[in-house]
Amino acid sequence: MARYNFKDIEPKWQAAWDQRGAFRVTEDVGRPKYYVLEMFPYPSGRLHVGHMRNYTIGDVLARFKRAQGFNVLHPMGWDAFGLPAENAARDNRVHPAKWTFENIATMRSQLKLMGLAYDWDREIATCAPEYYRHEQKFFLDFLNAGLAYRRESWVNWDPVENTVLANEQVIDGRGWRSGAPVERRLLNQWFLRITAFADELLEAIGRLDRWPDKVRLMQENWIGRSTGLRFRFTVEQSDGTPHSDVEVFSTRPDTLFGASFLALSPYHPLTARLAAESPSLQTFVEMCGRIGTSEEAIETAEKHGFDTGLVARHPLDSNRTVPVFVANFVLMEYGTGAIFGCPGHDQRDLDFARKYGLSVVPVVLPPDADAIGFTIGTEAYTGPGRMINSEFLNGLDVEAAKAAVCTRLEATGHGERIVQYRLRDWGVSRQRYWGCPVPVMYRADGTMVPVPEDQLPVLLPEDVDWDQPGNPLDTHPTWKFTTCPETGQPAVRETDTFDTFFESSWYFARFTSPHASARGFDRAAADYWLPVDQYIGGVEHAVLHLLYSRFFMRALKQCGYTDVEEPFAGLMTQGMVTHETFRDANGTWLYPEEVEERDGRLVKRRDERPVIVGRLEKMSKSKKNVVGLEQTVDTYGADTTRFMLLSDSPPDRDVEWSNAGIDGAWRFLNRVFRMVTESPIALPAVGTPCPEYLSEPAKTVRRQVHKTIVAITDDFQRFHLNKAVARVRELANALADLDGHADGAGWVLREGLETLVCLMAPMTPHVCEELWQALGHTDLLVDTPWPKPDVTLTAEERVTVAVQVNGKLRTTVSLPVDCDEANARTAAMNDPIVARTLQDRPIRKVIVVPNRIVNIVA
RNA sequence: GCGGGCGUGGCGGAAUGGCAGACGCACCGGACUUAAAAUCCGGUUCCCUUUUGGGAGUGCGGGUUCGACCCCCGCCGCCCGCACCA
Repeated sequence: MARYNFKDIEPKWQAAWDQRGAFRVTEDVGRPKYYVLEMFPYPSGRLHVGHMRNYTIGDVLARFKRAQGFNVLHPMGWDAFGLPAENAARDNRVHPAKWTFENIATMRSQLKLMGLAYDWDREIATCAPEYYRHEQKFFLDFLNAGLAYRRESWVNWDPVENTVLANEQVIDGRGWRSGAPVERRLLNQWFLRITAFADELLEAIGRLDRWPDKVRLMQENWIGRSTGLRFRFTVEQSDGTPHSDVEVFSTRPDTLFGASFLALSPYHPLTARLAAESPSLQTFVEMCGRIGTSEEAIETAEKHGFDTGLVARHPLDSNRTVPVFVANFVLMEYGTGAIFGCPGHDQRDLDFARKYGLSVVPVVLPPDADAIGFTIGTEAYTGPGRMINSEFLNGLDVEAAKAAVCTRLEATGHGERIVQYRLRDWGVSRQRYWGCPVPVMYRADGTMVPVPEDQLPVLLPEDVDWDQPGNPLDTHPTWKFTTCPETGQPAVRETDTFDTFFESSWYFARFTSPHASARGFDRAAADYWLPVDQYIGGVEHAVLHLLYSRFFMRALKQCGYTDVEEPFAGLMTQGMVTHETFRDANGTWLYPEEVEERDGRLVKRRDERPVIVGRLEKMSKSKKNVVGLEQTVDTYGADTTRFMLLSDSPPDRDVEWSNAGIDGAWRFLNRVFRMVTESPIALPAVGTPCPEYLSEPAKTVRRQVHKTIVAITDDFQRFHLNKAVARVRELANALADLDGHADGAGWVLREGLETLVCLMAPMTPHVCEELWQALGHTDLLVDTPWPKPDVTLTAEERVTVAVQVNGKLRTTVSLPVDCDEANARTAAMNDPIVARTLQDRPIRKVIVVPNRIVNIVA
């Protein structure tokens, strides 16, 4: 049986598209635009089949929209700054640039193998000075606009990677890449003021209606808006001498009469002052620093407190005081770094109070509880209710009590209502070489001076000594020494580089005009193309990259670069490609090709020892469950690989890569190939008009052809790509079953095959192009418009209607479409099976849903 | 702990108030072949029945409805995100 020769076909059509410039685009106001973007890859080495799902999904959409007449921008580039290049430099003495560009060359050729419809003229690499120089200008603009600032702050220090991590890069107290326990260090850091947009970023989430709910929710939680009262306690020494004021923040000011302690963060300024005179407090603070980063402590969340001996006077009752503690669970980074504890109505405060023997006074009575016997046991009550034990608040509900306390304390000048966010400003400083230099310098007296715009870009030095530990920019013999443009005196450059999320926060804008040299992007081009209509990538970027990009566009807007605020109108988060994992008896991971089946059991090819099959996991180099791209394309071709990645699972769920699956895809493409090239039914010439008479079987198939156009168009629009695959197969089955003797069969088969090829083209473009030619066409399929369904054909004349008796299916009847209820009812009642089932029971009711169902209730 | 998602044949999944299991994988049987591969045809949720047919069935328990995989209430299980955020 002949097999189609993808090895000739695929390069041939790739060259034809290339020569045609099929995917090169420019702005064209005469056509609707559509911007499809897949999250660009970090050039880490080689791609495997698991990486290709993302690009295949995007390619289907790009080709589909293009066929529909949209002016489609579909670019590709490289997120090229990052730590692995620097690690490679240290390990292998290869310059990060060389390593990166070699990887890019490899991965570009891999992508080209797949026939992806990219406009390669727009390719960018973020490590190129033509790219990162614009970030330095953005940064200076941000600085002017007050959106960038420098401050000394506690940072998460990764001791293995010798760098600072963003809060987002710390997972369970460990570095997201190294897995090493994170330490606290105080450093001067650059920040971008993302919190200035907190409310706007939060509010606009509601309008991102083509984003998954899950991602929107994650961003909402990340921003974490809460409203409450910030107010002041006066702290005194135990003898009543005033000591200082402490501000706290609370979302539950209604529970203020239930307060039984004040707690300060170990990093609160007052704690520092007290610790200076108290070695035991000093020891306590140091202990908090240690357990704060250990995984165990975070999981068990044991609460520790240190009684300072000070007391705080109650702001609503000057006769009352509560003790002041330093407690490990109070975060300096949120609110004011100090809280009042109300154990009755906050679980964490309750745990603390029980441990240190503090009073627990309930102040909110649950609606169904009895005021006399109500006490708090081991669980705090956080629900609604009426106030008790709270003087002037007694009897109010929780919301009214909140308002009353806020009003009272605002009136006395003790506090104010504020909005508080969980979101922190974005720390962008990294003590790394392979990133964009921060374009500022410092004079001898420490004054910061921005690098003048006419001195941009600040380029990375190329000669770097990788034998020295720490930041190569800092240890470079000459690079950082310069002169102040204002005074002419010696100055030193900032040796930090930007977090690499900086690059990915605007690359989608750069793609709209990648050769713009004056500014990062051409405003007219960006205004034409943005926002990205459909963005596709992994859910792991749900918060970081996507939130930073949303912020970045707003910051650029504020600096006059664009009017676009939301970079991504539509977002699809695709699932992973998984594969079985294999290990030998020692627990060492094995590659799939190291495993073979012997007598129904899996054994290691080399020594025939048994193999342990693990669970399905995301394809990754570390677990060795990867399938190479080249070997798959070499065996099956790009189209089969693409078809496999689209089959079976919906794009937002995981898909399992299996040999059986790819064989199935391969068989199907061969079958379609033979249906065209070895058709047993003679096909009329291209363009032959439809014969006047079509037999019923031919009409039926033709109807399915047009219905399939409607269905697949809808499937593509809604990302139901697995369903589109199923429908393509159904159509192929129907065409294969067409009776060649039926009148009009040849004509209908031609129409059906042409339609099938057009509908499959976004998924398997090379073989479809070949078949389009085999069908007698001389133009390129890639230039052929999306098929138009003839809706007069899709209407059925008769329809099969289900007949239920008491809601249970008994039979079906064939009825004319839209037949009236009385006739439907009669037809159903006259059916012998219905009559037998009913016997002589009286009929109580008949429900008729036209063209669907008749339900007889007896 | 909080938030979200998911649960359907041996497997991936389809059907989102109206014929459960489309389409595929796997498996079984048949044709072709010296044989195998490939290909083509047929079968395949479970139980009862020779058949016609009948019964059960979408994690479990209730409810709404003429009718529920689908909506509501309560459980169970798995997965993901956040996690001392006052």
